[in-house]
Amino acid sequence: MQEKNSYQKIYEVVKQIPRGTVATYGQVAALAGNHRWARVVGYALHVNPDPESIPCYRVVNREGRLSDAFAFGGVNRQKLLLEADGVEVSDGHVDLERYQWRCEVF
DNA sequence: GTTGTGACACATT
DNA sequence: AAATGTGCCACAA
Repeated sequence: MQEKNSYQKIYEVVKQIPRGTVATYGQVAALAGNHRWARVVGYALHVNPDPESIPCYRVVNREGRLSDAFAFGGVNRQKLLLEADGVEVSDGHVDLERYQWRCEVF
């Protein structure tokens, strides 16, 4: 199964994001294997086949902020989800320096 | 098979 | 500093 779909890799990375942490699209893309997948990552989350396993709300752009198109439940929803994870959210943006996911592989 | 678009990132203007 | 352009990859029409 799991065909070699590019998305599968992205989902794997996103699902591995620890609680109370957020990762950027470029970050996920780089961990997925290619930094240029930043756009593909957004698309992958857009389809979001498993919102229960894929905490897309933990994925933010390089600004630490969510995109305007992010509305799988509303930006407000995203704030609640992140706060539930222990991430402090301010007007839809978080402090990457404080919550950006730090993988050991770095 | 080509064109256009997209939940991005980076460089340049 | 902000806005624009470019690059990259994948998918839909």
